[in-house]
Amino acid sequence: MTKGRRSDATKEAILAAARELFASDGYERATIRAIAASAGIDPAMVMRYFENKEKLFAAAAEFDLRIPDLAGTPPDQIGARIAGHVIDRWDGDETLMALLRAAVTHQAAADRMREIFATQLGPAVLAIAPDEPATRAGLIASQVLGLALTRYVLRLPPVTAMDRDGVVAWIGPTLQNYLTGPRPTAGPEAAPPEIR
Amino acid sequence: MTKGRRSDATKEAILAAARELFASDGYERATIRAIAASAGIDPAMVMRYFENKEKLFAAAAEFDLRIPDLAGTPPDQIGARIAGHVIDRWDGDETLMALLRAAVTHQAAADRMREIFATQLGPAVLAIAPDEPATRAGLIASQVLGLALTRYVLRLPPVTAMDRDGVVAWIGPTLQNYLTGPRPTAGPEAAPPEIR
DNA sequence: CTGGCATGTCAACACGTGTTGGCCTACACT
DNA sequence: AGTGTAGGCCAACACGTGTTGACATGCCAG
Repeated sequence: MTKGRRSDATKEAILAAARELFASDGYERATIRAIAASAGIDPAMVMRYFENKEKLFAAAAEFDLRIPDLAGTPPDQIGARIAGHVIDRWDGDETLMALLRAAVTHQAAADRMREIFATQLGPAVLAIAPDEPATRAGLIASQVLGLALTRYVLRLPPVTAMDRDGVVAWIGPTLQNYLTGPRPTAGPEAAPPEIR
Repeated sequence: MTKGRRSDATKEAILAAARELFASDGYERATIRAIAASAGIDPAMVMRYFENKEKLFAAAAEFDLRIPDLAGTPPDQIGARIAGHVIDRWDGDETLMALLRAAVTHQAAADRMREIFATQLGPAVLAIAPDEPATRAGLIASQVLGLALTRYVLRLPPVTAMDRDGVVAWIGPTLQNYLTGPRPTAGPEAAPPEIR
């Protein structure tokens, strides 16, 4: 049954350990030695299977947002749906944490992050809101990643204190607005008299 | 006038270089040698003035959000006001970038970030919205930092493409809602007509 | 049993890091 | 003038990093 060489097992162990350490320590602090130790093997093995630290990261940071099919959900609940999905997806898979932590200091990781949002979030938004889809997708990314940053990385107490329902209830409407809300009027809200 | 030892000049030069490199490279990649070189002096000087890399960072990451006095502005424009202030403050001072980049991988920096938002944003929110101020401050932080992350660190194209007015027009209402909006209904996952 | 190959280990290299102590230089004061 | 001292530089340290090559071990075919 699906033969599976012996190496595939340890290769997967390395990937799991790599994701864990990249997620908790970021790219530079997650050393190959530590990853190998966590996987219970020799550092040289890591180099054998993934030639580089760079390529190791690339392999470990393969990721799919798995944006759910939104066609079925009522249009006015899409925001909440996305908010719920995001939070589930986020703490069900360490890969996103690894990607986020690494992307802040590592060029390739930032590129990957951009690519993921461009190819996975972008089209999903386009299907729902054909008006200024790129901007809307960017705004959604800003709120979603900001939530992840403050909740999982910085661990701001009030943000970590919220439960899933609270997050959905607060963030959902924001995403809903970014997604289907009207393009905001540029003038009136900003500043009639030029203050500051 | 204002004596000013000779050392104070180079000390300030070191701080400026440190802020710049911490901002662009993060904590671990910003090496003492590179900082010293950028300041045009010897690495040993850095150790003379700031005993540690840790303490160097602490000194360089001293920061004041300078949240403007919101008492004067019309209550329904506070969100836009904050959005505008944030964007001005952010690209007028590299310190925030340094803090953000470092906070993702460095414990002390994350602590500092938490402290800044707790002591500077928290009270400001409390003065305006006494109902659940901590949660509201956390939400504001999530959107503000998410904006900074996607715009200045990850550089997501649609986010960087927006000009100041666009950011204020989109983000302002979100902050306004987090600040003064009603506490959202708890059970909107199913299908209540209660929207926003 | 005997090879051959995949799987794994060991020790080492070259390099960059934070950090240290000794040495030099120039200026301020008497 | 001489001299003490603050400001600055140099060379080196101990250490951790990614990475490499030689060597051991097990497994399966012949």
